[in-house]
Amino acid sequence: MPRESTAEASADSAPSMNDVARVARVSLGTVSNVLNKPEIVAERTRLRVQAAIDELGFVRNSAARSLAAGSSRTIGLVLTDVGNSLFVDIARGAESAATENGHSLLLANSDVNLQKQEGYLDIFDEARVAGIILAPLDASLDGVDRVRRHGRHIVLVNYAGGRTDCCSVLVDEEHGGYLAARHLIDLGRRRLVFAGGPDNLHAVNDRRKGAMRATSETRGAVSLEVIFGRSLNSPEGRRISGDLASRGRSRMPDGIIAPSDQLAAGIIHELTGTYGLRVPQDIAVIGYDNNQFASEGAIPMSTIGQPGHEMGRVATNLLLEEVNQPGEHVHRNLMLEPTLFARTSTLGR
Amino acid sequence: MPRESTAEASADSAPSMNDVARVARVSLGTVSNVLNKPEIVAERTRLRVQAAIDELGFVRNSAARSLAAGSSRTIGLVLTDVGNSLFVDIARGAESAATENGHSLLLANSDVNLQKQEGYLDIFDEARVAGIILAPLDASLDGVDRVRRHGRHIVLVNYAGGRTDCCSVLVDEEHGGYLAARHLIDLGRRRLVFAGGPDNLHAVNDRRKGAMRATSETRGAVSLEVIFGRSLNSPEGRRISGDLASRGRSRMPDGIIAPSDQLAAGIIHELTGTYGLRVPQDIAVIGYDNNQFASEGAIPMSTIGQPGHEMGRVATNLLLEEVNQPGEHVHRNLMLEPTLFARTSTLGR
DNA sequence: CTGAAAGCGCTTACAG
DNA sequence: CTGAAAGCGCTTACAG
Repeated sequence: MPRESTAEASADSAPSMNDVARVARVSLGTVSNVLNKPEIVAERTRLRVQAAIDELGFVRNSAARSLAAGSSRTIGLVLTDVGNSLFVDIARGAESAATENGHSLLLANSDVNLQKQEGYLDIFDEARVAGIILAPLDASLDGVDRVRRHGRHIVLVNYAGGRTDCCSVLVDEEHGGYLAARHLIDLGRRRLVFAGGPDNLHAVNDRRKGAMRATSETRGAVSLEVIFGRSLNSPEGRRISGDLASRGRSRMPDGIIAPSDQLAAGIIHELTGTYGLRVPQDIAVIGYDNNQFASEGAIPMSTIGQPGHEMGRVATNLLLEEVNQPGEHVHRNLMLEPTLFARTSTLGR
Repeated sequence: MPRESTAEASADSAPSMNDVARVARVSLGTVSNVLNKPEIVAERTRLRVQAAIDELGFVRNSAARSLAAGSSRTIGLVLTDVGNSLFVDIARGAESAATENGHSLLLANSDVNLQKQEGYLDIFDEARVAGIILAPLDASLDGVDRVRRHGRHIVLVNYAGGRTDCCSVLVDEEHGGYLAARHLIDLGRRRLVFAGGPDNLHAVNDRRKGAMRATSETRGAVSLEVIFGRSLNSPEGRRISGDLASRGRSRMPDGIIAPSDQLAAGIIHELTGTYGLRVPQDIAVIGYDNNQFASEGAIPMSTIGQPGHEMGRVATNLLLEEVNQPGEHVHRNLMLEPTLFARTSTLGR
């Protein structure tokens, strides 16, 4: 019974570069060169090695590669909330930029939980990823310092807590609030409400400030009432509608700025459904975020959209720039502009 | 000028376990034991090592760990579409189960692109992750065989192309379609339409079959017309509404089953907005997926919800079972049940 | 319970 | 252009 040991013998575990080298009758280093610097290898040897790779079904062990090379080709993106389309857009943008530059993007969802955010930062740090993009909670940025101390490059997106000591890509929230209020004012609305929003979220605060600026530009022609709230979701919007409706028509606003689409949806829903008011004839409502559902309801919603895809692309490019030129790199803090999407909930038909 | 070399000297790169061992005055192996089997180390040494770890800000290099140990503590989840809340729910469920078992979950978004799906499978394969969960496209499953040949464990979720040679967690789509039609029939609707959906998606086909079964149970009392379409999005829904409305009232259905919430939203939007019909008084509409926006529109939408969170949890548990007991593992194919969410778009107020 | 040593599968100078 | 060798930072028997 012949028991010739073939190269394919170790079939139960993945074949290694050593197996490939043996089959192709070259040295280990040459196999590595075929993989990493093919232009340096002679045509004939390259083809022989490639054939062996295909024959064995070899896949490179990226853990070993990272260890030997000192870093990986993976970018880690830690997101606040994969359920939110802004972050999904950011992820898509980051992925396309990463792919174009020969990197791959892995996602982690912190799910609006600081502990998870820190945990995933550590995981990417431990994995010695090429770099990290963080869409952080509106909270502690301790993790940023921690991973940077280990030499990890990181760029912040959507929120940076005022930091300028690392790259960041933000959106001008104040301008978004301004656009929303300005839009209602331009449509002739005179009694505005900025509805809801906890006062501990920087984005909401900035949007409110923008709305106030637009209002004060009218020199008293337009009033802006601010109603604080606990959250940005739809039930909160219903509650606010109830409060407003109970006032009686004369004291009701004719325009509402909501700092989230969900909030706006709850407001519209309750205003039209329960209280029989017409949107926008009686009250115009504008949301924020340009979520998928904003354009698909029975009353397509006006809203402020953020350039998520571009945020992701820009953040990735900044990161790769920093990774590739650690010496001459200067941190940059970019600010992108939001856009008004005017639809039925303010324009009418 | 004294140049005593301290342990902290190598500050520019991350400290290694060797550095920790030196500072704690123990051997490398002991540091490893403190990290991996703390119960085996004497209290005093453990504390000394822990102190050194804290002092140096040491983080384990998971690439080296994976290489030496032969596998990582990471589970890779490849998703069809992070923009779809079903997959987001699956990710959340998988994450909680993974965390409970001392693993971490990394996501990759294939974005309904087979090439990306295959690419990410390879990346997780190359990284020698503990296991992979794949929510595959309704297409080739070649990648599954490829990564399994390398010894990688993989479980399929949401779609399995009929495979029973690996673990899978599916939802009974046929039953979902049945529930939707049954609901409309129970409400007294007699002329149903199954609206839209390409006929090359297994899920849509199964839902249609379920709706047909519910209809035939009425022995002719209820009719079901099937309208095929190209996609499942909102514009397609508007188009379908236009077609239906152009028929004249007598030939219009009194109930519509849409195989996606987006499609249903488009239908409702156009029916009520453009054609002045009432939902559900004139036509009841039920969607599918229980997306976030389904409950938040002006007309909260009835729909069929899938247990995404549980799908993710179950898939993760199956995977870890397979990873931990490779010998006695028997592949299981689980089928979970969808649920009816009855709201205004069928019930009325 | 602790330490010395081999080895995981690659990359990277360095000689040839 | 190719090959032999060191080394990346861990884990894991194994002896003590």
